[in-house]
Parts: sequence; C-alpha cells; structure tokens
Amino acid sequence: MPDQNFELTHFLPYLLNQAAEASSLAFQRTYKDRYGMLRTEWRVLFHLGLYGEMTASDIGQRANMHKTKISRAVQKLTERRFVTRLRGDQDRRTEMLSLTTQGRAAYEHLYEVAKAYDARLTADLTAAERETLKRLLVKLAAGQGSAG
Amino acid sequence: MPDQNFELTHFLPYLLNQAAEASSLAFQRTYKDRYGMLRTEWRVLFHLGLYGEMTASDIGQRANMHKTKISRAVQKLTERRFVTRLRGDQDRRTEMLSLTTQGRAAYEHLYEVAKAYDARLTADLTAAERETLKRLLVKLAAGQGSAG
DNA sequence: TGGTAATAGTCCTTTGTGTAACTAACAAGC
DNA sequence: GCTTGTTAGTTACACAAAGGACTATTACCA
Repeated sequence: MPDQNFELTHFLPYLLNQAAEASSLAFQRTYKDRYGMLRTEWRVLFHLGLYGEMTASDIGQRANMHKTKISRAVQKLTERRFVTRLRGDQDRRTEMLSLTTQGRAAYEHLYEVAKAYDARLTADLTAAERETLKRLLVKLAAGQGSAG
Repeated sequence: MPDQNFELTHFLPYLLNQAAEASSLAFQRTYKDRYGMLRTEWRVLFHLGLYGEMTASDIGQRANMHKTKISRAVQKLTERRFVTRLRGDQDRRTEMLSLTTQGRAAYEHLYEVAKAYDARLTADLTAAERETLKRLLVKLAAGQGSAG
C-alpha cells in the first residue's frame, strides 16, 4: 500500500531517465544542427578523440554499445569524412578507426562545447556534490548497486 | 585541447544516459515478462496508481511525455483491462483515466517490486548520498542547472 | 451566431534500435 | 591442409519511438 514516502520522484531508474533525457535533448542541439550527428555518432567521435585510434569492438566495450549501432555510426562518420578506417595487417577482420583532420576539428570544437555545457549543468552544485553525483552515476552505470 | 581532467566519465549527460539505460533495462525485466508492459505503459500505470484519476494530458505534463506516447500506452492498457476511460461531461474531448481492479492489483504488486529494486540499487549508498543523488537528479530533470 | 483559434486525443509516416542471420577472416586440432 | 569453432563487422528484418498532420470538440470574440 503506497506510503507516499516512495513515489516516482524517489524511484531511481525513473529519475535517471528523466534527467538523462532532459540533459541529452538539450545538449543534442549543440551538435545535431551543426554537424548533423546523432548521439551514437557523437559517442564514437568522442571515443576516438579522447582515447585515440581503436577498433569498433573496442568502442563497443568501452561505451557499452551494441556493435550494430557502432557499425552504422562509423558508416555515417566515414561518409562525412570525419573518420577513416584502416584494415588491420595481422588480423584482416579488424578495422582501425581514426579521426580525419576534419573529424578532429569537429571533436575539438565539440569537446569545448561539452565541457562548457557540463560546467553549466553543474554550476549550482558544490564541488563535493558534483563529485558524489558523478561517482555514484559511474557506479550505477557499471555493475549496478550491490546486486549484479 | 583535451586536458584529461574532462573525459567521458565526467560528462554528465553521458553518465546519466549510461546509468539510466543500465538501471532501466534491468528493471524492465520485472514488468515486461510478467505483464507484457512497455516503459511508457508502466509510467502511465504508476501515475494513475500514485496520483489517482487523471486525463492523458495531465499525465503528459507530469511525466514530461509526448501525448502520442501516452495515447498508445493508454490504448494498450485498456486492451489489457488495466485502465478504463471515461469521456468528460463538460468537455467531451477529454477522457478521465482510472485503474481497473486488475490494473490496481498490477500496480500494487509492481509498486513493491519497484521499491525493493530501488532499495537494492541504492544499498551501497549512505543515507546522505542517496538524498543528494535524488535531489540533484530531480533538479536536472526539471529545468536544468543554472541556465534555462 | 458565425468565424477563428486553441485544445484533447488519434493516426500515419519516418527514423532509430535490437536481434538474428550472414560473410569474411582467423585459430586449433588432428 | 581440411574441418570445426570463434571473432569482426555488416546486412536484413522486426519492433519501438518521435513527431507532424489530422479530427473532433470547445473557447473566444466581433
């Protein structure tokens, strides 16, 4: 029987979705209009920009994204000349992905935008709150709480 | 130029998405299997359960959901005899939605499930952390940080 | 009281996602 | 060096989501 202590605004998955949707939607405007990118493409771009060359599978593991999503994202990014693919010598199944000059320029621009956006989002928070929030989110994103 | 202080695991929208996806996906299993509900349907059910009778628009405002989503969710829920619709007398455009006995039973069951799930998710956190986390998420979900 | 605007809700079309099947390349065992 | 199994990535198909156009009803106002 509903004890009004626990309602929707106390349910973590619901809250997370609301917050994620709100912030992502707003942020999307910064890259969708200008670069015609989707969220998955943005993610791939950022992985390559931040962590250097890597294969599609590498990104998949890091970003927790399904390989089909990545496949499609990479396709778009290569079409737009943001990314190049280089077939591996030893293992010719793999493709090493890297940013083109144009891709790097886009990344570096969007990097600053993202940083500023993040700063604005967390402007009201104390340093401690910011720290706590991000730490907890990382934990939730990873393996969940105490139960697998 | 990337100062490794700021990378993806420090970018709030990214983090929020990861956490939201992880927790929602896991939680979905608790109602999808048993009641064949989708996330939007779950939300509508919970709104009616928690806040009583209301129209589709009311839910839309509260949940920040597009009316087409709600329309479809309500359709499914009425098909499954969880919800009944009653056309308004004064304003015949509106439909007042309410839970059937069966719908209420499902809600009450899922309510307990949700509560338990939330408790498990936040089991590792201190009471203070839990409090901080939810407060901040509510803020982010609402109007964003300092800037509109 | 008749014309315009606004609102509640549905429908339709387009886009995005997840799953499973597929191709190509490699690895191992015999 | 063949067969079997595995992995990287793509393609195809089915399902879910997002948004705009549409219908019906109501409100406003000259």
